[in-house]
Amino acid sequence: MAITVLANAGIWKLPAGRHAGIEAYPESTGHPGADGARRNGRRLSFFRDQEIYGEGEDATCIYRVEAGVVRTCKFLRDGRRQIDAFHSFGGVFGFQSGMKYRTGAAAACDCIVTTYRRLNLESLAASGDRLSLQLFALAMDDIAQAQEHALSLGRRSAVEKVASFLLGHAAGAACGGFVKLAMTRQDIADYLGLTIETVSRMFSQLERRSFIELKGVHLVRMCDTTALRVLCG
Amino acid sequence: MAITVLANAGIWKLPAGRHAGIEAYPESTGHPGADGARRNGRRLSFFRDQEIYGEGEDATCIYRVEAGVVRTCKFLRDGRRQIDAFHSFGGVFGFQSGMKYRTGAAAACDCIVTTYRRLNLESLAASGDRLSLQLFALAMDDIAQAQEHALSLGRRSAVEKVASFLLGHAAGAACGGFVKLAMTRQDIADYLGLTIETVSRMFSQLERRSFIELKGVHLVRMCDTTALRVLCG
DNA sequence: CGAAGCGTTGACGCGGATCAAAGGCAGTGG
DNA sequence: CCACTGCCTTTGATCCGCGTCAACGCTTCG
Repeated sequence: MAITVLANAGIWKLPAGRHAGIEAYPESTGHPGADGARRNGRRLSFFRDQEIYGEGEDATCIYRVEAGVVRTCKFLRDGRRQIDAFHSFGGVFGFQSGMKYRTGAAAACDCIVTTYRRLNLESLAASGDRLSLQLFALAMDDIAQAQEHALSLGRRSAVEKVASFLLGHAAGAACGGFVKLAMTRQDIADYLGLTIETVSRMFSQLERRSFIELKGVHLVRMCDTTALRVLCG
Repeated sequence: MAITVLANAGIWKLPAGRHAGIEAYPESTGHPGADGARRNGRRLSFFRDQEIYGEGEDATCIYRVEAGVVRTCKFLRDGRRQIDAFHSFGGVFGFQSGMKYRTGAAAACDCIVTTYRRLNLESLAASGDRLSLQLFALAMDDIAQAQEHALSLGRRSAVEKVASFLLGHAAGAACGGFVKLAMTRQDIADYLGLTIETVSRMFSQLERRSFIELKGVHLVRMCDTTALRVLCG
């Protein structure tokens, strides 16, 4: 997978603090327009916890995830954090109607994203390009996700939150039935409106009940998807 | 205001159970296309708690609120309810990327909405009409709202939730500094992921602290907006 | 080896849910 | 006009799920 390649490639091992928004494929920027489908797309890579853009910054770009997982989130003044969404391969984030980003975005694990200038996209949309409908559909999928997320945040108990999170976010690269959770417990907690301790306890509980099986910290196997689905209501 | 007119007009006093989706202005439907701006818009009126569409139904229409307040919400199998959003004058709801509504919609108080057939809108968007950008902007505003909502649901305490709700949803028709809350305590509770008892207690607490003043059940005055904003973080 | 991060587990306390009862307020009928 | 009814809201008492605090285990890195 691209992400492990990324993590292993020596070229990425830059000194700490000096690797913000590196161009992944600088050579490709020499051929603007060469790839029509990408329209001024530009690849950047980020290490875990690196900020991609900050809450309140000028919203100049829209991003697509090529590898890894990105989280978008908001903060309260006292530091409490709410993760709004996780974006993985193919996911698009950075939509804004105003001039400023209303959420910040950061790498939940090492990842690669493509940037698109916002103005181009909007004029594209206005021109009636097919892409316009696709963008619209993406935005709407975001809305549907947000609605499901609100249901979890507002009305599900801790176990139910974790169960629905697993069903919704562990769809991905399986190996031996095990699925990789790219994000940390802290990220999961801040996504579900819980604490790391509670998330950890719920994982343990689900494993004790044989609904899931854990291998290490980031590999999960859903043993009883039906039971998990029942839990979610 | 249109809504009180609606509530008072004798024509609306139909026998219970027989008033689903009445056309508000049947005569106008005789002139399709007469009003270009409305593009097959059709006005319907609903009483409080009447369903506009159900979760899982075919998503045939998009709606705009002309008067009153509409809530969109999801349910868990055991009846727990999460209100996703309140839509008031000018608000548009019913966006879907798939074929089915992922949330239900109902009147939070007596209200009037205009319906638009979905296909027309989408072809409109594809044609590059100016409306397409407006719709896009509306969808994005929805996303921003959902993000703010998630922050409340996941990371704010009960008082903070109510304070931010007031700041966000009581902007509207003021009379003598008092603002009308169109929705019931139950709706507020299901929006904020609380119970009615807690919502009620928090209102009382905010009044005791002189942050707000209540007149009856549906009129609020923000005495200390600054304090409320501080509460929200 | 020690140190730093991250995750797990246990003990305890608090915020908000739950249960219960009583207080407005509008609509209805006498 | 008032009594009555039903619905919504408020308030109080109690309970419990999850947060908080603390200790410990595991993994990675120097």
